[in-house]
Amino acid sequence: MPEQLTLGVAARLSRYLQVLTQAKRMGKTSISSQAISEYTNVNPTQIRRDLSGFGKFGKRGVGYDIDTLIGQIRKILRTSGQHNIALFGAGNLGQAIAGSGAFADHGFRISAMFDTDPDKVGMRIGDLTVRHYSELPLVVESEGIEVGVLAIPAGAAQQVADDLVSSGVKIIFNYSDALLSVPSDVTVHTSSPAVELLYALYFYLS
Amino acid sequence: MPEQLTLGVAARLSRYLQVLTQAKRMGKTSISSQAISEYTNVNPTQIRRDLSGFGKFGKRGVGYDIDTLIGQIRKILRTSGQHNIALFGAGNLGQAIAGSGAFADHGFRISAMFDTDPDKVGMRIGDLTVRHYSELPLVVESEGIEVGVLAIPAGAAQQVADDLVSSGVKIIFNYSDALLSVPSDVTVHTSSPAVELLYALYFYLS
DNA sequence: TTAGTTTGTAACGCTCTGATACAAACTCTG
DNA sequence: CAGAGTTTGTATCAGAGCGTTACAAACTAA
Repeated sequence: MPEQLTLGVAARLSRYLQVLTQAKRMGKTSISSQAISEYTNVNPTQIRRDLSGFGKFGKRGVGYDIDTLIGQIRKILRTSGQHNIALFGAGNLGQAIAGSGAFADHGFRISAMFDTDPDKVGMRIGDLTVRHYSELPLVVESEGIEVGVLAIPAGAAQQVADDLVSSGVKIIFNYSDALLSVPSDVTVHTSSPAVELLYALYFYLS
Repeated sequence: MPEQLTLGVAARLSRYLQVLTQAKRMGKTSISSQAISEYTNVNPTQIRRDLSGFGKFGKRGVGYDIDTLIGQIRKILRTSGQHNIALFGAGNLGQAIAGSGAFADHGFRISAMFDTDPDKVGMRIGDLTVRHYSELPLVVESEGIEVGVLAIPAGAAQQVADDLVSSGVKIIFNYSDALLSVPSDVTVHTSSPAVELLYALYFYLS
């Protein structure tokens, strides 16, 4: 059992987790490495090799029990616990994120939602009340926020990133077009569906 | 110059493109491999090696001209043209996608938007009018749709995927939680921000 | 019992990547 | 103009990672 996963292994385990979570939602209880392979485009042998490095989770002739495997992968990724995230922007995108189960399924709790627009502050979305942006430092502290999700216009993104960094948040998930400058110990992940599409398109056109 | 890019090269070129597009938005005109490296976490030597395989795009002592490099990478990825996409679902997420420049920046045109809800059909969003879902086959044909983007509930996703496949669409971008079954010549890309977050979190916790 | 399925694991070789190094081309400063 | 600093383009090398093939062991189903 390796001390620290390599980038590749962690990336693949994450993808397995995605497929497993979806499969569970669809009512499946068991899945083979062959089936996971079809959805992830990862070689079945590679999948078994990735998993068998941490234990014998499968049953020969059957496959893997989905619930068990989800639990094991979470343990390997050390993300079994609950993580608190703060969502910035209560516009269409913010509301879409708050309303989807996408984060909740993976142990993330949207613990706070912010906006600067007075019309939106105080609005209830699901079981959250939109707070004013100025409460950011206070809430990060009181709610134990680990991740900031930016669903705001590009023009406002750097300021929010700076404020998050000042409050001690180390992980930023950026849905805006802005190129964010942050200290080297802060991780920024920018979502760029169009670029992923270009990538898919390249192989389609080949 | 290789005939066919490897997965790794195509993935990295896409990431460079993402950063370049963002940098351009921020008003920059030139960028060094070192700077690209900071945003993509790809080794600067690797970046230069990737690019120099296709030509000498940079200027020593200066870096790369952003506009030129964007054009060159698009040429390499063979995605310089305009691509038509159809968006399914006019809810919060659909409206957020339609309203963002994310796709337009990369040569994608949202050519049609569909919903089944009678209250939404006919609605104007930007310069698009929401059409009824039943028009799907007709529109794919007339607008030359290459990509279907699903911003709909998981329960409806497989049906839409099937209909897209019947109409000849080969690339599906899935924002729902559904696990889609499609023929092997169809590419499905499922967006899963929560999983990407788990991945980021793992390295943060290490 | 027999056939079929699927995991766990080993072994091999190829490809890709990171690391290091350095000349050449360019900018900037004094 | 000279010299210092920057950055590309390129080569080389070693190691890691991955696809491939192979097969015994464990399980299901008929």
